[in-house]
Amino acid sequence: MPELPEVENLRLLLAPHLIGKKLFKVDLKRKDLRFPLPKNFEERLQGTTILQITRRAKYLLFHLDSGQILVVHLGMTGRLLMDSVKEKEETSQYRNILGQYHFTEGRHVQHDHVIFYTENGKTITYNDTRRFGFMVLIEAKLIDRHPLMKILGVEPLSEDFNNRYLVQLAKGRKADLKSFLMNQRNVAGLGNIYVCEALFRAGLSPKRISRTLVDRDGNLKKNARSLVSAVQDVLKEAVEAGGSTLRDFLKPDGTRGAFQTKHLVYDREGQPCLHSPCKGVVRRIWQNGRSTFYCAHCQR
DNA sequence: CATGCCCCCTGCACGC
DNA sequence: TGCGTGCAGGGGGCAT
Repeated sequence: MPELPEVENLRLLLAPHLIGKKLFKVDLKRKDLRFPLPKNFEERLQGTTILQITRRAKYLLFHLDSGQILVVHLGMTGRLLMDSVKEKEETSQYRNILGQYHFTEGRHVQHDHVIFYTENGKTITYNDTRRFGFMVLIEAKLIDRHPLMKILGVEPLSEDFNNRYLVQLAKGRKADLKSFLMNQRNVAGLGNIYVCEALFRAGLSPKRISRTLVDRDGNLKKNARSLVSAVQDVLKEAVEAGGSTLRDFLKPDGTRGAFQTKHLVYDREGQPCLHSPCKGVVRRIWQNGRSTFYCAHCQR
């Protein structure tokens, strides 16, 4: 579910409700997600106030007045669902999933793992079917030195992600472009969908070897110069579209219309290439155990 | 160091 | 209908 645009959207949607609010109760439905939750998790969170919410790669960072940061990763199926305590204590026929309405039957909801109660009568529920997500608590001062954080490459939407950086990283590398861009140590926040989309927009084959982006003089080859902007454009558009990759994204009235995906290649195997003059068909291949969608005709 | 493969977990679509 | 298989937005850990 969540790549950078979805996580960024979540941040934008949560912030107005949570900043300055105190967590007065944390309810753990299980002690482990992908990893065991931090020791004394509830005690360390209860009574703290959320100062701000930021994002790094696909991580959400809740900065607390205790000097700690609650770091949340949603994995594949993680969600943060918001509703009010009142609704929850009534029969909760629906839950406001940050603009989506998710219909539930009764109070018990499968795969709710952690419930945060805030002082303004809201609950934030961490729900994660596959439990590939996780949470850690890190001292704010040590955040950059944390093993999960220190390995991350540049933020793709920052000025640090530019052609010079790309050259530095790509030269000498034999990984294909799909793997190269999926690797969070290189660029942090891209996932399977947006890598496919960005490579399509840039006209670059996902099978192309990364070092071939760089010429003998150490300059980016002409046909590789659109990669940075392709990545940035697709991410920006997706952020503005409200995080377009949610398969189960529902509008408040329960319909799917407004946030329909605008993927040009992802999940379009066998369908026509959407570059107007191209007569190609979108192909699906596997790289590192993950599906890749691309047009072999216009991506070189 | 970089790369590639396996694994964690649940639900769903598909084919027989 | 029921069952087996493969696949799904991610990334840590390990062998090479």
